[in-house]
Amino acid sequence: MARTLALVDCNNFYVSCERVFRPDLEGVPVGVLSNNDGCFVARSAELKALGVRMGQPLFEVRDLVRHHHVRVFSSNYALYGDMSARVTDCLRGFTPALEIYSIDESFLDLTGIGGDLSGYGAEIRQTVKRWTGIPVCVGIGPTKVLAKLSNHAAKKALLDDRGVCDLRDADAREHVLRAVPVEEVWGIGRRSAEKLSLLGVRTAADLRNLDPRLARQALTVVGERIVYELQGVACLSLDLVPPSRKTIAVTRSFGQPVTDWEPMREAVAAYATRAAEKLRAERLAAEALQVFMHTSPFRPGPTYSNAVTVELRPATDDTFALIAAAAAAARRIWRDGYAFSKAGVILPGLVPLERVQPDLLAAADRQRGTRLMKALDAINSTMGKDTLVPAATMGRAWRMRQEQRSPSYTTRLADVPVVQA
DNA sequence: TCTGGGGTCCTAGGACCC
DNA sequence: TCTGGGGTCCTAGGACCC
Repeated sequence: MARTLALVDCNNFYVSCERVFRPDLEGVPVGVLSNNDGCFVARSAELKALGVRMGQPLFEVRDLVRHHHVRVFSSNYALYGDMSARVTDCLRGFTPALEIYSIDESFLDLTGIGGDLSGYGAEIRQTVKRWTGIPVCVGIGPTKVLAKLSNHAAKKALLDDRGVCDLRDADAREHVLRAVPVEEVWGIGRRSAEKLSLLGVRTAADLRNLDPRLARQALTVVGERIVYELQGVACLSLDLVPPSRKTIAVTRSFGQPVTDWEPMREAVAAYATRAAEKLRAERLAAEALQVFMHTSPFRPGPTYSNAVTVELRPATDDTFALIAAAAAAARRIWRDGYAFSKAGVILPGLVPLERVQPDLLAAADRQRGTRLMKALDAINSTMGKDTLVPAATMGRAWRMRQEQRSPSYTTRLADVPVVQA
């Protein structure tokens, strides 16, 4: 039996999250910034209309922001993560067969649901809006790539402006495929679009009509799969259970350039601390740790970039083991005389905690460490994030800028909105 | 002055082994 | 002059996504 998938995608998700608690932001230009208040990562329709691009640096449009009274927010991931979970809970009411694809998108398996799916899609939209305050669009199709394309059509109102699109219908599909430029197809980026252009492929319809062998030649097996998916032949399956992740990364640009070893050591220790928290939250252990640091690619002056990977033996989830390894690794690649703009800690080899080979000699030590980590996590979970932090991470010189952050309305008791009645 | 962060998958090429 | 063939594993780099 043919599959029927729906892609539910939140509109301007971070902006919509801010608006849920600030109705006065409706109808006015709103933007959310990346870490360090650097670039726009979410824009309301009004801000898009002003010509601000995705990823555009704030400093490039300062005048426009002031002139049009753009409401600008630092990113508030505690809020967005919590709102995301609420949307997902809501969607689970429509089908248990659901893949969470990203913080603002899920694929739903609607195979076997009879009747008018456009009506069903409209019901999904209304329910999510009523229960969470977040507006979404629904794209329906027989494969993931077509469901994505369908959602794109719903957002851009290519067929109508109801926020729901069903591409199972052949005429509707043909119309949309011809109207959409090939670089808007999921999986086709700038590089691939350039290569396809040489083959005369300009629209999604052109790509669907391309010989799959040619697609493989130009874009590897990834491109071949996209061609088949556009034809309605499923190559990408639905991941109902999230696969165990393969890497953990904590990387940040600094609020100001770092020229001394001490703040660099603090920053790397803080990133290692956060990476260890992520490890324990997912019951994983790291077999290796990589540290990198580099100077700014945008600023004049001497440049330097380096990275080093060290083995962790035995694999560990212990904050202090990770701090020690990260600091030692960073010391090896540190050079005086440079203005560093960014550093990071990456854990490239992850194993489930229960599969870690126990090191018999250090068993007692490990148990003590585990109890300490449990206590640390428990205190930070109940008393608030960063209530207890390792002394090695306490400095301030390197911390990122976040000058426009909204309150954590849903995840921090002191920030919960008060209703006057 | 000011330019994000965190992921995945695929391929080519080198090291190593029999 | 002339030096096999086939496998696995690992890593770096490219491309893409949100």
